[in-house]
Amino acid sequence: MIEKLLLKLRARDEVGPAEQAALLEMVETVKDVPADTVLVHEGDELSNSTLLISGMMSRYKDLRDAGRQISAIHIPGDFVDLHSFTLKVLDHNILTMTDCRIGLVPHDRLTRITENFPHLTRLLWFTTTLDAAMHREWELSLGRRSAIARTAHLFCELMTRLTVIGMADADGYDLPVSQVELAECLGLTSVHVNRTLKELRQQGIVEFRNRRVIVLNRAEMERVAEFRPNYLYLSKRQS
Amino acid sequence: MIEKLLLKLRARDEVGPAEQAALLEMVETVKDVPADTVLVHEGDELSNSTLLISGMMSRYKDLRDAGRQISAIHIPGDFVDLHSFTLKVLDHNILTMTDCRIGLVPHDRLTRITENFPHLTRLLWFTTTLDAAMHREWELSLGRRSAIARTAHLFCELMTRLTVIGMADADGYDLPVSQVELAECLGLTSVHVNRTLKELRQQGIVEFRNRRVIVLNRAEMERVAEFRPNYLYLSKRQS
DNA sequence: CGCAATCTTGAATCATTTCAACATAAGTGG
DNA sequence: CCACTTATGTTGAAATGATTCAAGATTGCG
Repeated sequence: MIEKLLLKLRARDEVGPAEQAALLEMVETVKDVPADTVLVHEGDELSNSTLLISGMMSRYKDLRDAGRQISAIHIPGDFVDLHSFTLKVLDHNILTMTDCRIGLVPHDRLTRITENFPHLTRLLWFTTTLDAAMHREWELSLGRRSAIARTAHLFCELMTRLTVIGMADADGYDLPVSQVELAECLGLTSVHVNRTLKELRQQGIVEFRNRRVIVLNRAEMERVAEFRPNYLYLSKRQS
Repeated sequence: MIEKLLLKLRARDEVGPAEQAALLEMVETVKDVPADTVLVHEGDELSNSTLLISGMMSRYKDLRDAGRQISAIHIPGDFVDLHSFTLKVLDHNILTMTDCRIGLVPHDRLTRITENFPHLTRLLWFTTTLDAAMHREWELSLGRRSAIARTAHLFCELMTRLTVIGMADADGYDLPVSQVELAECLGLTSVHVNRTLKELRQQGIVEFRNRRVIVLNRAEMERVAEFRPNYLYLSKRQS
């Protein structure tokens, strides 16, 4: 149930047996949530954080006229709103993009962890700062990358993250989202995403078909995206 | 020396006397750094975090061709790279925008805090999740807001943050940055920032002159920006 | 099978960039 | 304190990347 979380954490640091047990025990309830459900609304008072066990979720903010911006995509093993432990109320919404299985972690159990497991606390803290690092890379994409580089970059990022949890293979991965949702991640219109995908396909770089990303030329994809995975912190640190 | 940090923290939560002492003691060294110094380079191994005592800093990422994206602006009281405590290496650069006074906080002292001050740990953790919330709002700006709304939004955010630490008054605040730097925050060219500032001035909304933001019509500025300060978490929470 | 959602394409429009020139302010050494 | 130099700001005109609008094609779903 927390295997993907462990894969993610162990790619970055050691997780001892007592810590592993603590992680397992922090999950109070497991729930299944259908696709397209807004799990958390901006402004809700929260007393649980959500561990994504299977499925995909997005976090987004709305603007009155100008539509919606997705600020993060979550994959299994992600602690989708661990930051609600410190924030108590979220500034964004959380949406299931597919049917999902989630683990609910009461905030008071996280408080116990901060009282009894300093190293595990730092590791959990790390995962929230990793989220921030991804936000920064998205800021760079949104602010400076062209449509084609931005799109390729998103595909690179997901390729890397999904590989860590064993959900990508050399030729690609499933990405169960529509072009509209892609556009909401990329700060583009869905029409332009469509044209950009066509361009990437015609250049033999990547293909997005049947909700699957098929990598045709990974080196070229990473070159176009100017992808440098350092911001994903995939080497082991010592904390 | 840590008054601005305390103002910032106490706007959000209680800070007890023992915690205040611990905060003060964590600063090992105070240093003065001239303007336009790259304090931290992307990829440096770090063993200190930086508390900004006076002056302004930015955090940015470079792209080979497409220039630079600033991902955050920091003001006194900000723990500029507290996230380097958990990340060890940064994915971005840190630059002084003015002469700055900083406090260096060794990571091992922060480790002691996680071992001995769980509540203070959560409070420091909170400040990093607050940074992430600002990143998300910038993602929204970069992805969806028009040039004029985006510019107005940045001015609103800084007005609010500077007010917390007593560095803004009703008519405005000092913002010692060039239009080029503004452009690097906003994902625009400096030429377009110039035109956008002209528009804001002519509409009687805000003026940016002599490195000072002069708010002419705050309600209108916030309306244009679609500014909702919830993401700055200015009410007291209980952690 | 039929309806709704999603994808695809073209043409016109629009916001922003680019390039280039000039104006103003700020900073430095004589 | 002035002259010179460099950084910063300002404006116009042309080019471009992305959006909008609209229509048709394809796919998925009940």
